[in-house]
Amino acid sequence: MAPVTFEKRALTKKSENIAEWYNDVVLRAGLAEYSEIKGCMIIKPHGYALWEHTQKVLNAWFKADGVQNAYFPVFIPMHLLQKEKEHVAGFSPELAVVTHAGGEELAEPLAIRPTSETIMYATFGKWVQSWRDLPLKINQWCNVVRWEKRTYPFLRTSEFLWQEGHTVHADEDDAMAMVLRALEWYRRFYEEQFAISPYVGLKSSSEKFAGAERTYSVEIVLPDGKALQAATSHYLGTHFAKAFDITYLDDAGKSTITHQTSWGLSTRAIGGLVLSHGDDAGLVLPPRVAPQQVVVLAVGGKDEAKAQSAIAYARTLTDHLQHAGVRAVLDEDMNHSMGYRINEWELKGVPVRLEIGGREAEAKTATWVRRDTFEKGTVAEAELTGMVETLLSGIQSSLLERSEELKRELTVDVASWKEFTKVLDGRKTFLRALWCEDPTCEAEIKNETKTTPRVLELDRRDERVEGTCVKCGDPAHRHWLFAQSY
RNA sequence: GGGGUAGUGGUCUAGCUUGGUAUGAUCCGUGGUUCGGGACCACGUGACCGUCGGUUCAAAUCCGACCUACCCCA
Repeated sequence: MAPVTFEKRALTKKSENIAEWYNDVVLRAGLAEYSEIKGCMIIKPHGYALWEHTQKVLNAWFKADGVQNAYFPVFIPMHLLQKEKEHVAGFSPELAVVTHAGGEELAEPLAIRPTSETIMYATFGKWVQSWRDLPLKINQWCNVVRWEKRTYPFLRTSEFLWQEGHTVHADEDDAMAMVLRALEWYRRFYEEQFAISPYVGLKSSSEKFAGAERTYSVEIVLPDGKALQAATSHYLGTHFAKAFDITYLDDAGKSTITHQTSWGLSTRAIGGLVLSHGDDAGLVLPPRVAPQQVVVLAVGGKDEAKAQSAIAYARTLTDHLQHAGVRAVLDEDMNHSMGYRINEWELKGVPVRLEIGGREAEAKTATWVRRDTFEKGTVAEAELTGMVETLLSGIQSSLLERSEELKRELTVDVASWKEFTKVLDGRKTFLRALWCEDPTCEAEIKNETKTTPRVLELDRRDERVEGTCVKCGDPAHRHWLFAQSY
């Protein structure tokens, strides 16, 4: 295989400066660009296609579980937002508020939703009357606004797109089952679709959602050793139900408080995808989510007749693949050089490239190149569809394997505070350690190491070891994962 | 939160110190030569120099404020 060099494209190397590399890739792969509004980005077709795919997959799972899509207003009257104390305290610092409309000052300012609990639950109270109305499961796909001081494309933007599921249940058990079901959808989504192996678990009390009883999250391990909170699922308990009077009459005619959940996944996921799989040549997309899975590149030549037959043959192969259900796209642009075209497709992360020139047209073969490994080969036309399917599933699984490997490499079990800080010397990584779960201790850990508890892994929730906290030495019973957060 | 860097055709950029309407490249268009890892020639289109204000006969350039983005550190 000829060595692949990237000297001419002026893309920052991922290993040299991952932050600059990330910005370069987002812009040059055509995922998004900046707008005139602080912290708000324009999601371009290539990036939006990834979001549409996310919607398609999640919607199918939601609906199969009886979750219905609906839509609530973008404006939230301040008095509603203020009904749940912890909730308003948590979101106030980053609220955008409309004070004027129609040329007049509004009698009551309207917040632009940072999340929709309050506006939805004001209505849910009316929808839920009887035990027969439960569970109520509503989801909405929308934009929300949180005025962030520091923003990055996709990872943290002032406005972002997400889905927010909101459910109402008769009791805690039913609500908790929902919380865990949503969490499992997210875990599965990252693993099966984005080829990212995440950690899944419970957040510490100081990291939980404002107004929630408990928050669970999906955390992904990024190549630089930092953590990205990639989806969340909250058990809200009865906090909001009390504030918004969401009660029902049970089968004995007794008025009973409801238990609620909310859960969401946002366009931040796309940032995680870019960071997880991209390389020095640009984006690398897992085949399942790639808007284009195969690009068929018609190669021109000195001989006009040969070039024409190459183009015709490339069209035929593209049709074949499309009929076989492969998302294939034809590139017959002869105005740019071979190298230019290849680099553009590599930047966009298309998993498989077929190169079709006079040689292939004559021999009825195709030359294929894998985007993730740059491995190259030739296949006969009759075997093309099968070969492409093999390559696509091979790329999907090897990306996931690499992600699992990265997760293992970047997670270190530590037994003492000395070990904890030593592991973090000169690098960033996830650490698993016994922790007392005390907020004061948590703050000290953060001050000294910048790391925070990311999650208590799901299968360790019932852990009950008799040990001491890695930091303060108080009694501790469960191992938590710590890392520096994005 | 602290420190730094930068904003000039669609994109990247020279010019700024020492004020006189803007350099080059790329993209795009036309024609031609090319074509298996970012080709080339010719001609052409495209800029109220981030915004607002000040100084001046004259401001991309000097002064002030603001906006936006990026980097590094908390």
